[in-house]
Amino acid sequence: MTKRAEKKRSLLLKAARSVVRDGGFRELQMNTVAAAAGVAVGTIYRYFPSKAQLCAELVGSVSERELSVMQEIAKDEGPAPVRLQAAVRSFAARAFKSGRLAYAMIAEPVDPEVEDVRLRYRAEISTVFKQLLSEGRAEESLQVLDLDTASTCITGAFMEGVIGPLSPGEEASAAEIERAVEQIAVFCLRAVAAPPPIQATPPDATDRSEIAS
Amino acid sequence: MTKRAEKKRSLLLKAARSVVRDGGFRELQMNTVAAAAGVAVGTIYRYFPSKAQLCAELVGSVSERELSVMQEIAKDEGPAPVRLQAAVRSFAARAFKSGRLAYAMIAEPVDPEVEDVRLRYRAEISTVFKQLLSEGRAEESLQVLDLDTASTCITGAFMEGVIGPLSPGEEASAAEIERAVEQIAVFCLRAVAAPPPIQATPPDATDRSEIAS
Amino acid sequence: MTKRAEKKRSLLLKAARSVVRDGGFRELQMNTVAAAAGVAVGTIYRYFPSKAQLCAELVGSVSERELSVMQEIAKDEGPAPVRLQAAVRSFAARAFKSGRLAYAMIAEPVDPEVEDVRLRYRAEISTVFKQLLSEGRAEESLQVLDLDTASTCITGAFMEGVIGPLSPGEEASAAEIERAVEQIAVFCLRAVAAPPPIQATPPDATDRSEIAS
Amino acid sequence: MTKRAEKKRSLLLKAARSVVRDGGFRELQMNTVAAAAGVAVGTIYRYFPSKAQLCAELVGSVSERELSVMQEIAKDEGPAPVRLQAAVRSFAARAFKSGRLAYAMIAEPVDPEVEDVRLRYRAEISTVFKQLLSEGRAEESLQVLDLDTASTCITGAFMEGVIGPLSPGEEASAAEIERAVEQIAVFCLRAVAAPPPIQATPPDATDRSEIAS
DNA sequence: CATGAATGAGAATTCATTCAT
DNA sequence: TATGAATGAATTCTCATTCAT
Repeated sequence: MTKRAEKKRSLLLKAARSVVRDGGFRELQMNTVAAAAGVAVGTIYRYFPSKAQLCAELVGSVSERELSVMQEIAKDEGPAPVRLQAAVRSFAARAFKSGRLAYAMIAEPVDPEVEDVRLRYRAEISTVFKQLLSEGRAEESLQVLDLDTASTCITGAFMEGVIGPLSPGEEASAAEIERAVEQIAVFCLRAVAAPPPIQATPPDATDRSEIAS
Repeated sequence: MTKRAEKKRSLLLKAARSVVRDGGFRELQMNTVAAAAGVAVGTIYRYFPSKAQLCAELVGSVSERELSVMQEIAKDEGPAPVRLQAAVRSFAARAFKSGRLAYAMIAEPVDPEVEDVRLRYRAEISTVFKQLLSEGRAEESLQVLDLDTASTCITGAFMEGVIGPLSPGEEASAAEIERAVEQIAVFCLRAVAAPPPIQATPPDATDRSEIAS
Repeated sequence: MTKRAEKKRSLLLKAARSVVRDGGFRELQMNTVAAAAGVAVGTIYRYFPSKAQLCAELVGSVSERELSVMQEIAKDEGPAPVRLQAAVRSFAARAFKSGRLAYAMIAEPVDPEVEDVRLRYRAEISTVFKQLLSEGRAEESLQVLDLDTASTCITGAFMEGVIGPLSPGEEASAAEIERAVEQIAVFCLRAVAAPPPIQATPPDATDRSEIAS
Repeated sequence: MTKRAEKKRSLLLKAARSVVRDGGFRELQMNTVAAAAGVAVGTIYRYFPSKAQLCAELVGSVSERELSVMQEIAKDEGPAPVRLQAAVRSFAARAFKSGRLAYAMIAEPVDPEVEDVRLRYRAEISTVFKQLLSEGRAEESLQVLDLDTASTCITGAFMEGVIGPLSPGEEASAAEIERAVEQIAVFCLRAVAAPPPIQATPPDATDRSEIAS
C-alpha cells in the first residue's frame, strides 16, 4: 500500500518536474501533469489533495536533492574555501544543465503555499553556506561580516550567474558552461575569501551530477 | 489631452503598483486594479490595450526608476569601488523600503511578455555594473576575470540579498535594514575588489558584527 | 471513446443548430448552446476549441449534407436538365422546411472563419452545377455561354429564391412551399435550357398560375 | 436647424458607409464611425438614437439609391427585355464596383431592426422587376410563371454572380468585370425571355454610375 | 451643441476540482 | 482504485451608451 503509493507519488512528481522543465510553472496544469504521467487527472487527486500541494512537494523534492548534494560536499574534508567553491560549482553546474527547471524554482510563479516550501529550503541551503562560512572564519581562510547575508548573496550570485545569461530556452556549449561555472565559483569565493585569496581548486573534481532528470 | 491621458495612465499604474505591493502579481486583476483606481474596468482598456501590457509597463516603470538611479550613481565622480558600493546600497535600500513590490518585481510570476521586460532591465542593470567594473579595472582598484560574469553575479547577489530575507509581507526595523544593506554592499565589493581590498569599514570592527542571535 | 466523443460532438452541434434555427447566429452564444444541450459551458470546450470552430463546423455540417444530396442527384441517370431541376428542387424544398436555419446558413452574420466555410461550400455547390451544365452542353440539352457565371448565378438564384420570401420566422403552407420550389426550379432551368426549352410543365398551363393575391 | 441637421445626418451616414465598405458590418462600431466622420461618438447620438437605427438608415439609404436607379431604368422606353437587362447590368456593374459594400448589404450581419429595412427594400426592388416582367409578359417578349419568384431569383442570380467569384477583398480588372456583368445579364434575361430569346443589347449604354462612394 | 472619457453589462475562455462509472 | 467527462467560478476583454464639461 504505502509502498505502492509512494511509487505513484514519485512518478507523479517526476511527471510534474518534466512539465515544469519544459514549460515552466505556467504549463503545470493538472491535465498536463496527468498526461505526462500517463494517468488520469482524477488519479493525481488520489495522491495529492490539491494542485498547490503538488507544487509544494515538487519544489520540495527538487530543492531537497540540491540541498543534500550540497550538504554532502560541505561535510567533506578540506579547507572551507575549497568546499565552498565546490558547492557553488556543483549547484551552478547542475542548474545550468537542468535548464528551465532551476529557473522555475527560483524565479517563477508561486502560490503562497509553494512559497513557504521555497523559503524553507532556501533557508536550509543558506544554512549549509553559513556553516561553511563559519568554519572558514574559524580557520581564518574566510572572512565574512554577516553569515546570513553572505550566504544569501552567494546563492543569488550563482543563481543569477546561471539564469542571467540564459534567456529561457537558450542552449550553451559544454565549454561555455564550464567556463561560466568556474567564473561564478571564483566570484563567490573572492567575495568571502580572506586575503590572500585561496587559489581556486580545479573544476570537475566535485561536480557530482546534474539536477535530477 | 495627452497630458491628461498621461496622468490617467500613471494613476492607473499607481493603482496597479499598490495592488501588487499588497498582494503580489497574483492579485493583479483588471477588476482589482480598477477598484484600486476607483474606475470601471473598461477604463483601464482605454489606456492599456491588455493586461499583459499593463503589467509590462508596471514592471518597466518601476525598473526604469531603479535603473536610472543606479546609472546616475555610476556616472558620479570618484573611485569605481565607491560608486559600486553606492549603487548597490541605493538599490538595496530602496528595495527594502518598497516591501513586497520589489519582491514582485524581482521574483514573482508573470507572463512571458512581462518576463521580457524584467529580463531586459536586469540586463541593463548588469551593464551598469559592467561599466563600473571596467573602469575599476582600468584604475586598478577592481579585479575581475570576466566582466560579464562578475556584473551578472553582482546583480544576482544584491537582488537575492534583498528578496532572500524578505518573506513576502515581513517587516524589518530600520536598523536591521540598514545593516543588511551595508552587508550586501560589502559583499559585492569584496568579490571584485583588488587586493589590498578597499575597505568601506574597517575589517576588524565588522568581523565581529554578526547578528547577536 | 472516439465514438462517444463523436456522439457528444454531434449532440452539441445539434443543440447549436436548434439555437440558430430559433434565433439565428445572433443567439448562438456558448451559454445558450450549453443550455440547449443541457451541459455546462466548459463542456463545449472539451469538444470544440472555440466558438468560431463550433460555428464553422455547424455551417459545415449543414452545408455538407446539402452538398452531398445535390451531388447524389447530379450523378443520377438521365438528361442534365432533369437532374438540374431535381437538384434545385431538392435544395429549395429542404431549405424551406428548415425554416430560419437555411436563412442563417445562407445569409447571416458570421465571423471570417465561418464565412470561409460558407463560401467554400457555396463554391462546391456551384461546381456541382457547373458539371451538370457541362454535361448538358455536351448533349445539347443546355446552352450556356460561361459555365462559371451560369453555375454561380443558378446557385444565387435558388438561394435567394429560398431566403428571399423567408422573412426570418415566417411560416408558409405546404402548398405554397411546393409551388415556390417548383417556380424556382423552372426559373433556373429556363435560364440555361437550349431552345426549344425543355418544359417541366406545359408553358401555357403555368403561364397563368400566378398567385391569386 | 433641420437643414443643418440633415447635412450632419448624411455626413454620418456617409462615414458609416465608408466604414462598411472597408470592413463590413463587423467594423461598424460607433467609435469607428465617429472617427471616420471626424466627430465624437456622442455626436452620433444626437442624430441617431441608437446604433441599430444608424444601421437601418444606412442600409436604407444605400438601397434607396439602387432602387431609384433601377426604377428609372425600368421606366425608360423600349421593350421590357432590354430594360430588364439594363437594370441587371446597372445593378451588377455598380455592385462590382462598390466592393464589399454591396456584399455587406445582402449577406452580412444584421440585427432584426436592420433586417426589416433590408426586407422592405428587397421587396421594392422585387416590385421593379415584377413590373418589368409583367410588362414583358403583356407584350409577349417575356415569359414567367410566378412574378415574385422570378424577380427574387433574378436578384439572387446577379447578386451571387457579383459576390460569388469575388472573395471579399479581391480585385478584378475592368474587362473581367464587364464580361461578368454581361454574362449575368444574359443569364437573367434568358431565364425569363420568351422564345426566341431577345438579342442582348450592347452593354455600357445603360450603366449609369457606380454605387455611391 | 459637441466632446470623448467613463461606464458596466455581456460574452468567450480557462482550469482546478469532483464524481459517476 | 482508476478514469476522464463534466462542472462552473473566475477572469479577460469589448463596445453601445451616457453625461459632465
